[in-house]
Amino acid sequence: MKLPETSEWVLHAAAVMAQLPDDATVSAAQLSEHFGVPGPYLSKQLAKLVRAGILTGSTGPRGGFRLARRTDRISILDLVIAVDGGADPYVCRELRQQGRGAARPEDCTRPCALAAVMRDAHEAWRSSLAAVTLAEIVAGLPDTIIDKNRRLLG
Amino acid sequence: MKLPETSEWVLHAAAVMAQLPDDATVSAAQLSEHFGVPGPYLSKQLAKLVRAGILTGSTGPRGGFRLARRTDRISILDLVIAVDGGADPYVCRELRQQGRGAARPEDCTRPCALAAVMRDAHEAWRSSLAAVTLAEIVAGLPDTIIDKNRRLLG
DNA sequence: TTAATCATGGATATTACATATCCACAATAG
DNA sequence: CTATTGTGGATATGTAATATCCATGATTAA
Repeated sequence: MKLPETSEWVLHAAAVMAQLPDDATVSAAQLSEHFGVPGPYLSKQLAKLVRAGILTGSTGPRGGFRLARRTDRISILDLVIAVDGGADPYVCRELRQQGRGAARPEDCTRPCALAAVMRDAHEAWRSSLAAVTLAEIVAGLPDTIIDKNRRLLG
Repeated sequence: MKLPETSEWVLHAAAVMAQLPDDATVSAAQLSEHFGVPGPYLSKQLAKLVRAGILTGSTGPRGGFRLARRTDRISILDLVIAVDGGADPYVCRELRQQGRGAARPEDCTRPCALAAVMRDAHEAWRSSLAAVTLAEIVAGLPDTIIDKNRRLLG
């Protein structure tokens, strides 16, 4: 079980955008240079955030990306789901009803107990990520970092 | 982010073994038939559980697998880690110190805040799975299922 | 002792997905 | 108009999951 490496990219990209003035935009090329990651591939990931309604993208000179809403309304879970999808890592294929030992349907009135445990764990994971916003991340950064990012990208 | 499909196999296989008498063993072939999954591949997964100390495997006729310890000492997390490994799905590659916008080492005295959030979420997931044992899973099953499994495999 | 059963490990093929690049196109600011 | 920038599609490449097969060794039953 692993998240794509691009998860880290979009988390940091969103954190950087959260440090910029409201009207400022940042291009994919700028972010690519800023983090030292491949530009075209980063663009693909940022496009996912746009489709998810987290970023807005504008074309043309002086265009680029910016956050679509306030930093305290964007959770880490929002970002992770946008880049990786919201699927549960465990998929119950009703193994209890397969093969020679298949349980009869009348014995399966309750949902699979194992799937329920896995689902609860995933929900705990989601809740943990949903509880943290970009605003809180930025608030915890040293001022020296924020100053530097504004100087480079603002 | 997804768990291998074999996660479901080993969870159900362990749940079935938890329903058998202490001295009974089950062969990979039996379990393969019982669940309708490919035998050789299932064997590979069960071997992981043996290496993790969750099962013991014995060769020869009347051999097979059985649980290595009491069902209330085997958590769902134990099984998931055995089959999938215990790695954190999010890997922090210190992106903040990469590329043109790299933060200076003296500004990185604290661990990356984003990585910390992801780590906490994974820990919440692990705790949730560690809190449930095979004994609790079996206790919640209908008697009709347990009877059937004993009749087929005991 | 022999034969059948069974786990173990290694080698190998197939498939799916993440990673990565490139190009054509549309939109926009100057 | 022209340069810039995002969007979408097509296309590689590499790695991991899925899946099978066989050789080997261990064990039990006859």
